[in-house]
Amino acid sequence: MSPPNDIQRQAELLAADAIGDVIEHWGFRRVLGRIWTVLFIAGGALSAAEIGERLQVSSGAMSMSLTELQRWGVVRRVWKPGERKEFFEAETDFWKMISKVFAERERLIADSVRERLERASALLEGLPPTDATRFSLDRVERLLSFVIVAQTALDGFIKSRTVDFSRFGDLVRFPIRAVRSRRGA
Amino acid sequence: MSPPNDIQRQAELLAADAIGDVIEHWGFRRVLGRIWTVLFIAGGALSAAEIGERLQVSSGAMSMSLTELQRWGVVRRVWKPGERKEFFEAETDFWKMISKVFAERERLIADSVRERLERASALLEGLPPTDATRFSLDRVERLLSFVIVAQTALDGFIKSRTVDFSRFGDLVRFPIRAVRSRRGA
DNA sequence: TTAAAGTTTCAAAATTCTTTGAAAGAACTG
DNA sequence: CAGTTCTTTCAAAGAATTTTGAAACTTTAA
Repeated sequence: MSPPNDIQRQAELLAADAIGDVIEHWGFRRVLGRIWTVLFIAGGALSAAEIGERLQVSSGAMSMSLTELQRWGVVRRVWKPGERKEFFEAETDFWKMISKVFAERERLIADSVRERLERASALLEGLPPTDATRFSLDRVERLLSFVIVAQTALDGFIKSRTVDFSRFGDLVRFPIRAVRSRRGA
Repeated sequence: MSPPNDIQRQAELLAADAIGDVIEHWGFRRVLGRIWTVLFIAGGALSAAEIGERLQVSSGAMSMSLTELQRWGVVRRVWKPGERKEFFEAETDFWKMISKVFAERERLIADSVRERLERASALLEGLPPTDATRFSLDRVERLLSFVIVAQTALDGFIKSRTVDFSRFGDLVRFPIRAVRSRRGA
C-alpha cells in the first residue's frame, strides 16, 4: 500500500491538470494553471523548488512562470522569517483574479485594435464614395462599435460583477451611427 | 497613384489583422479572425480562392479554416446558382456568435474537468482524515464549486445575455458545503 | 570579503502548432 | 463516361512557443 502522501499528491496533480486545462482554454499556458492550483490546494506558502518538484518543472520555468503569475495578480511572493528562500502563495479570491485578468487582457490590446480599425475607417472615408466603399465603411464602423461596446461592457462587468449584453442586437439591426451615438447615454 | 481598390484592400487587411489579434487573445487562431473579417467587410459571399488570395493563405489552410469557422457557427457556406464553386459568408449577428462560441467552448471541457476534480475529491475522501487531508479536500471542493458556479453563470449568460457574479464572493467566505447546497435554490 | 544558497536569464533543445502544396477525392458538364 | 473544376486531406516543412539547465547574478550570513 502506498503512503497517504502519494495519494494526496496524486489527487493534487489530478486537480492541477484539470484546472490547467481550463486555464489553457482561456488562452494561458497550462503550467500557470497547474502551479496556481498546487498553491491553492496547499494553502500555505511553498518554495519554487517545492512546487517544481511536485509538478516536475525546471527551476528556470518555475522562475518565469511565477513571475508571470504575479503579473496577473493570482500568486503572491511571501517571505518567512528566518528562511532564506522565497515562498509563494495563491490568491484565493476568485472574483479578484477574474476581474484582474480580464482588465489586464483588455489593457493589452484595446488601444492597438481601436487604432487600427480607426485607421481602416479613415482610409475608406478618403475614397470616392461608391456603393462598395460606403458598404465597407459601414462594416468597419460596425466592428469598431462592437469593440467599443464590448470594452464598455467588460469594464462595467469588472466594476459591478454584472453584465447586460441585451444591446448587442443593436449592432446588427440599427444604422451604425445610431448605435455609436448612444454609447455615452 | 494607386487605384482605389488597393486602398480598399489595405483597409480591409488592417481591420482583418486587428480583429485577428482580438480573436487570438481569446484563444483562437489569428487566421480565423482574419478570414471572418474579410467576409464580414465584403458583405457578399466570397469563394475560398478569393479570400485566400486577399489574405495570402494556401488552399489547404483555407479549406481547414473555413471548416472550423463553420463548426463555430460564424461562417456559412452558400451556393450560387450557375456557379460551380462554393461561396462563404460571415454571420453578422455578434450575439449569436458570442453565445455559440461560449457554449461550444464550455461543452468541450466541462465534463472532463468536473470528472477529474470529482476523482481528486474522492481520492482525498478515502484518506485517513488528518488536518492536512481535510484542508486539501476543502480546497478541491472549492475548485469544483467554482467550476460549477462558473458553468451555471455562463449558461445563464448564454440564455439571458445577462450575468451576475455577485455570489462569487461566497466561494471565498463561506464553508464550502453551504455554497454548493445553495446551487439549486 | 568570501562562501553558500537561492533566483533569474537566456541560448539551445524540445515540443507543439500552423501552413503548405501535391495528391486524392467529389461534383458537375458535355 | 471522360474531362474539368473545385475541395479536402495529410505528410512534411516551417514557425512559434515552451522548457531546460548552466551560467550569471543577487542576497544573506559568517
